[in-house]
Amino acid sequence: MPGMTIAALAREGGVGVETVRYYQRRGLLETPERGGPGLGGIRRYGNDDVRRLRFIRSAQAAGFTLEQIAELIELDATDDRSRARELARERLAALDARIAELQAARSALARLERACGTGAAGPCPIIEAFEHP
Amino acid sequence: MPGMTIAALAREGGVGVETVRYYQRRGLLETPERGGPGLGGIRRYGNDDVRRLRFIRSAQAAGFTLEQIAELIELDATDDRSRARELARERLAALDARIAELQAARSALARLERACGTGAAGPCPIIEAFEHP
DNA sequence: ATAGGGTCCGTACCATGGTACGGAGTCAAG
DNA sequence: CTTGACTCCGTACCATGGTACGGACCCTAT
Repeated sequence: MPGMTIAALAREGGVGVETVRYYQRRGLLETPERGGPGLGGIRRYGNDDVRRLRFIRSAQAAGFTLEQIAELIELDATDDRSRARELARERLAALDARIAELQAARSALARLERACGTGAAGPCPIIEAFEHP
Repeated sequence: MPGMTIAALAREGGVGVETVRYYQRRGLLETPERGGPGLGGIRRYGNDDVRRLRFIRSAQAAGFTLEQIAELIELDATDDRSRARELARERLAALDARIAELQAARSALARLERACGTGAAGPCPIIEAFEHP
């Protein structure tokens, strides 16, 4: 299906057209040649572009910055295994730390919700709820 | 110990002096009166300021924006239980979603690390590792 | 062949959460 | 009573990740 417009690509990736263009500017997505008669037609996108766009979103969800994602995409092409592992391990450690942090925050929030949940009009001390993690 | 300087407060909170000032500007921390002779002395901070600063950092770790944190601090003073619960519940749901997302990302990364970990010089397909979560 | 909707591109603007700068004032120690 | 470190304050700047705008061009359907 090498014939999607940029709008279709964006839709597939769950982002806006402007975001796709932004990723192109950042070197995260390729900018295909224009097609069509007279030259000066419209750029067309295919499945690889969709895969790449989705990858960007996943990697972003994993906490990689766009700059790091650009590097990952490079690596994907060049097969530098050790660098890839290194990045993966770093992120894995950061991710574990972050997950732990979010879980601590989760329990503080749960405590808060419980404290402010009893019908009475007591204090419901928001700041305190975060105090003894 | 109502006599910390802004630098001491910042140190206690694990942030920089400029960050403390920024929080003051945003209304997250109070700006105490100047003390000292002649008026025009130095502002002094106490334990409540430290607690508040630490709360800001914790709430931030929980994913609240500074604007929301400002609201939480208001609420802490006014005892609006239902609004507090509402915010807590919203954030709790967002947090659970985010934790799940990070855990999915974690498993993709672990997969990637494994794939690129075997000594051989095969493909080590970074993009693919995120493909089937 | 003309209208509409989409594309292309450069450039500008935005929100968030800070960080830096520079000049004037303050304070404690020597 | 001066030196050096710190404070105060306004204003400017920064990085990240977009989002918006506007004029020109293209493409399809009527």
